[in-house]
Amino acid sequence: MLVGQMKRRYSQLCGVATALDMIGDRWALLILRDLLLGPMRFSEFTTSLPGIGSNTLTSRLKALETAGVVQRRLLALPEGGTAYELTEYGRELEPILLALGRWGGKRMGSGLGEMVTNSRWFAAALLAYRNERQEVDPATTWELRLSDGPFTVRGEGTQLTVTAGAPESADLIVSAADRDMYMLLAGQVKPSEAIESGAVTLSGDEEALERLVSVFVFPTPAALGVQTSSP
Amino acid sequence: MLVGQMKRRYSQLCGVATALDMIGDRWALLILRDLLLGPMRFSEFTTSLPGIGSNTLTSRLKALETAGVVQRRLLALPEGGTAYELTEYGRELEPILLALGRWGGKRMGSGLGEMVTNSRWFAAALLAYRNERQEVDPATTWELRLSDGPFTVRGEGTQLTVTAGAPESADLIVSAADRDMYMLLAGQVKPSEAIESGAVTLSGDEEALERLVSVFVFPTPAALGVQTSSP
DNA sequence: CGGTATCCGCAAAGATACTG
DNA sequence: CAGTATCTTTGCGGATACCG
Repeated sequence: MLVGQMKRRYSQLCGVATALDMIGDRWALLILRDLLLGPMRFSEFTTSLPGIGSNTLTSRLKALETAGVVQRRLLALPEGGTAYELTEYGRELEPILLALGRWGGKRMGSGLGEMVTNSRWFAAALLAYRNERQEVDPATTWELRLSDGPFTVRGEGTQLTVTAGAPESADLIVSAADRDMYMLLAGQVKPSEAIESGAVTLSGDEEALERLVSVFVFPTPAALGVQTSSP
Repeated sequence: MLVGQMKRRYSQLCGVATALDMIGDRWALLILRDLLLGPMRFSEFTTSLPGIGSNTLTSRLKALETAGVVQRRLLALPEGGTAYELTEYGRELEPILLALGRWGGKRMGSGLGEMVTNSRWFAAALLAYRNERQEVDPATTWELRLSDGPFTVRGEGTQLTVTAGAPESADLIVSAADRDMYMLLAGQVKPSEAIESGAVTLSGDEEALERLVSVFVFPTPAALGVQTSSP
């Protein structure tokens, strides 16, 4: 009960095992994935991670905090409260999580069945499928209004950031359901058609849409379009 | 009982979650880590992964095979039997595992306490801390005789491979306990001193030792030398 | 050697209720 | 909103027995 019985650790003198002792428990990496786009509140996790249970969430957050991967922060006054965010060390996992997501994405279903969706995951996928060679010039801020809320995409030269929430000011606001936004950014539909059909609506410098689309390279068969189940 | 009870899947439409549904279970990534250096037999896992239990191992191997990450192979006749190896898809995890190992290595203990060690993990770490900029010229084959057996390091130009087992012929055979080999390759001891003290013994083209050492860049505070436990 | 099957005990995970 | 408390369920580890 009280006695901390050093849980179930691998206790191997190996970097991978040491990493898994920190972030290998169930739900841990999904918590970190959600934190890639910015701080999250406790209650946001409970809705963003259906099935986790508040006790498990408490336990994971504590363990991640102890490991120095996540830290608690007090939010500014309007709406106040506490939030969780990645530490510097935790942020070093970003390229690893993105690579893992690309790897898993190759076997990801199409969206049918009992799968849960979330705009935040889709927004994180934008980071994963960013075209590193494509510079953003001039520096631009986009606001993407997706199914679960607004997200900010900022590009300046070779840098690109994606964060949850709306920017103070955007060059262009793009509103669409997650799937329509995917179709647009993956080049599955022409911008002109998407706008005419009403699936996507713009507000602001419409010229900036081209730049947005050009920054991402989604895998060709299309992550959301093809069910991959080998015989 | 027989009915596939679809275990505990996340069922999220997200690449990271899909990946974790395949390789997120306990022990799975450690199995894959061990496979980085070549095929492994069932019984080798049971000794290489102390604490796993044969039933869990069976379950994991089956799941990884079903996921297309691992495949069974019949070994050639002397000693025959079956072995497990990575599929092409599984091999794509290599850079991710190596990066994860580097990340975890920053918090890895020094080797004291109840930690388990294994030459195979140390050999895998060589892949993780390879200096990509350093070419191997001329092409060279080293045999490292470590505590748990021989390993083969092959370098040709910008390519470097590390595999379990001895090569058919080596330019240089280096014998040392894991820790002494680490001290040597990490530049913690001078080759000349290591040889004079008897901690390291050579057989073959002794000139090739310099090239071997130059190919690796271990993090400066030394993964095996400093206990990192923040207050 | 290369596993499968079964039983047992524990600790993690899930569900739900409740509280500062 | 941010958790704690309680109870149940299930996966995992450990041991052992068995089998081709």
